[in-house]
Amino acid sequence: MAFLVPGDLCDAEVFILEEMDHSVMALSDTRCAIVPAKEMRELLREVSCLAEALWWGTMTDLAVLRERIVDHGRRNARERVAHLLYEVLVRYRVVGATHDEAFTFPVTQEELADATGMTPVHLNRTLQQLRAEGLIEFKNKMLKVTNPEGLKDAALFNPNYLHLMRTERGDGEVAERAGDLV
Amino acid sequence: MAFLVPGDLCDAEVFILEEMDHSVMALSDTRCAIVPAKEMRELLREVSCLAEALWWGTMTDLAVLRERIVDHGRRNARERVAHLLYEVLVRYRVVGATHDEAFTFPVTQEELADATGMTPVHLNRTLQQLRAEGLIEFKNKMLKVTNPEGLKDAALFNPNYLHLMRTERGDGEVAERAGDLV
DNA sequence: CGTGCCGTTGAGCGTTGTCAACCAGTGTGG
DNA sequence: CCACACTGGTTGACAACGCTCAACGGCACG
Repeated sequence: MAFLVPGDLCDAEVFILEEMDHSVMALSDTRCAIVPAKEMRELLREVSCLAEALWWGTMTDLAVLRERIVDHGRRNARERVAHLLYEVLVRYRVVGATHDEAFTFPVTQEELADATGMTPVHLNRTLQQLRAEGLIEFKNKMLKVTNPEGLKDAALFNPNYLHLMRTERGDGEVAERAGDLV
Repeated sequence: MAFLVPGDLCDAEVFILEEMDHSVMALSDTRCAIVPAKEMRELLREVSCLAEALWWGTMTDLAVLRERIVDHGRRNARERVAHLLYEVLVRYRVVGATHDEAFTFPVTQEELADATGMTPVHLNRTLQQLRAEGLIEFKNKMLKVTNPEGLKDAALFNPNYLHLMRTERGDGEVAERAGDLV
């Protein structure tokens, strides 16, 4: 459903529900801070604008998922894979975790296939195609985007999507940075 | 992205955002109540539990979209169409708008195709197949589910999905009804 | 009686899935 | 140190699913 990059909030709002309706797992060594539901509620009482901010985050998650559904309906395999990889690149850029357009991305092809709604075999061939086009290199859990503009084109990356990246941060200053980085 | 049935809330939380990130349109004559953002904020201040309830609604919308993404990735055309139709049937049942498993569903095949992520031509053939199997009748904007159990099977309707229908209502009493009606 | 929308049909093609096998790398136990 | 099993990536052949293009029919509307 989603990949988180360092710094991402994850289910900050889940205390609202009685039980989780999905699961989360780490793909690599991870440092995370856990906020108990009780403290979360106290925080929300004390900082009145926090609830609205989190709620806002929930709604932008909604918008992202909507975008993804449109993707699945209207894009083919190559476009979907390119879109996913380009989105991940941008989000890693925003948190400053890229070096020369490369970053560690410890995801198996099987997981990528699942995320993009295709078979591992077909995903494999699609990745080979993107490699053959000189858009990416991907081995040893390292993803290097050798041609960012080409990948962006292949992804049919929608400018409106920037809006999502922006709202995802919710902070004007970072927003500018994010805008530049896409 | 979604079809609303009578009684559904629609974007009650949208006042949180500066601007709409999607649109809504009526497919038939519709009666609706519009709550201005300002009044919404006042309401939330006065009724403290309302915000949490609405937030909860946002999160269940998220869960529904997640379910739909899985659908698109793992189900074929027939299953997706059956799933959509069965979901709509259940939701019409909940609000008591069905008569003998039939209800008015003023959606064109083109719109259904868009909603299920396929071409109108292929959707047409898929509907024909469901008709040939005796699962549904669909003409003159009336959808009649002639074999609900068969349609449910064809849809690979996931029992977990009931949870979504339940939480969507958020009211224990209605929840029981909804559970019975699926 | 046109015009346009919506549903339907057919033929052919391209994308994607299926099945089965093989290879490289890695960790494990004898 | 060497089988050994296991995981993840790769390949090929083939079938199936869904798309494209093009045409036609029913129906409402003006």
